[in-house]
Amino acid sequence: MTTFFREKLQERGLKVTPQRVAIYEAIVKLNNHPTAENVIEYIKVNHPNISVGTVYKVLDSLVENELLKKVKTEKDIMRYDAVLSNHHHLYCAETDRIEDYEDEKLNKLINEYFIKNKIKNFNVTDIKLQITGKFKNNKK
Amino acid sequence: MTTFFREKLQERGLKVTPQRVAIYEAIVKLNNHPTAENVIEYIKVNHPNISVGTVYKVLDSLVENELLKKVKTEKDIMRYDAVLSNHHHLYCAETDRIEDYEDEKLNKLINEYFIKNKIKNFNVTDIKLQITGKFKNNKK
DNA sequence: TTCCGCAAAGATAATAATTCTTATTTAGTA
DNA sequence: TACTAAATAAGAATTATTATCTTTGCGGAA
Ligand SMILES: [Mn+2]
Ligand SMILES: [Mn+2]
Ligand SMILES: [Zn+2]
Ligand SMILES: [Zn+2]
Repeated sequence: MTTFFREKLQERGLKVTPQRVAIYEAIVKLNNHPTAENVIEYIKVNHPNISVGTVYKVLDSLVENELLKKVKTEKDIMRYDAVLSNHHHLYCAETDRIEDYEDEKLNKLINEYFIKNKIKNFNVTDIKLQITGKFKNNKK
Repeated sequence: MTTFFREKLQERGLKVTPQRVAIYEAIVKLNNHPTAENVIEYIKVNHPNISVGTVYKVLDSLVENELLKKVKTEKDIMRYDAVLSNHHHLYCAETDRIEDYEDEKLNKLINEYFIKNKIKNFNVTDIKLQITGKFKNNKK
């Protein structure tokens, strides 16, 4: 899992550093679209000296190099996602829980719709659904 | 236009104050999904003494009372929307411009899709498309 | 092997958006 | 008109994020 990431870093001409690896691993392991702070907390165990600024800087550059994605919420906190495939999000406003929603059939439906119904004056690069609601069995 | 808003405030048991009316008007007139700061700047002309905290508090309570909606972006700034009808957003990451995209046919398509394809363990209350891309003729 | 250049990390100050606190004012009501 | 809960103003505080500046450590040239 880490080798994939190391290779990706090298592809983009980014140095492979323990901090970068640790931050990426944290995002993957935490897997609930963590915040920068979640990452810091998680990492502190094995990297007690990591700097807050470094975490933000690494997150930014990983987003820029398309190894992570930003996830928007209603709140004033940015969250991050290691899942790069084209997927949507289920978002519960009450608990702030965000789950991935992958649905190839839906993607196809929407893409086909927009091929037939072009939006005038706008070049679409990405379409994402924000599905707001409430999880039923909060057994997690 | 202001009477609609006054009535809405009363319906919700909120006092009609000049600040609330002015803030609501600002959102409507600015109409490009303004930030709190945009609102403050706009309002300062006629309400030089309005307090920043008041603007944030009013915005919050109007959102809570469903007279405004929050609009998420990639940035660390919240934006607000007075258009309450179920619509989507065209978002240009370069210029931060956000335009409404209303499409009843699309809404129907998506609603029908989710009636046939229920998401398990999740009660949907709202589905919104974030359409990212670039505006063609930036004549605005 | 030493030295250099440089990207990255660490420490910490600064900033920007938002929230909180407290005293004062106001809108709605009796 | 007077009363009272609700709302506002002012400004401090907090939170998330960014910027600055210094230090570290690796890779390649001498
Ligand atoms: Mn901020
Ligand atoms: Mn903030
Ligand atoms: Zn995701
Ligand atoms: Zn809108």
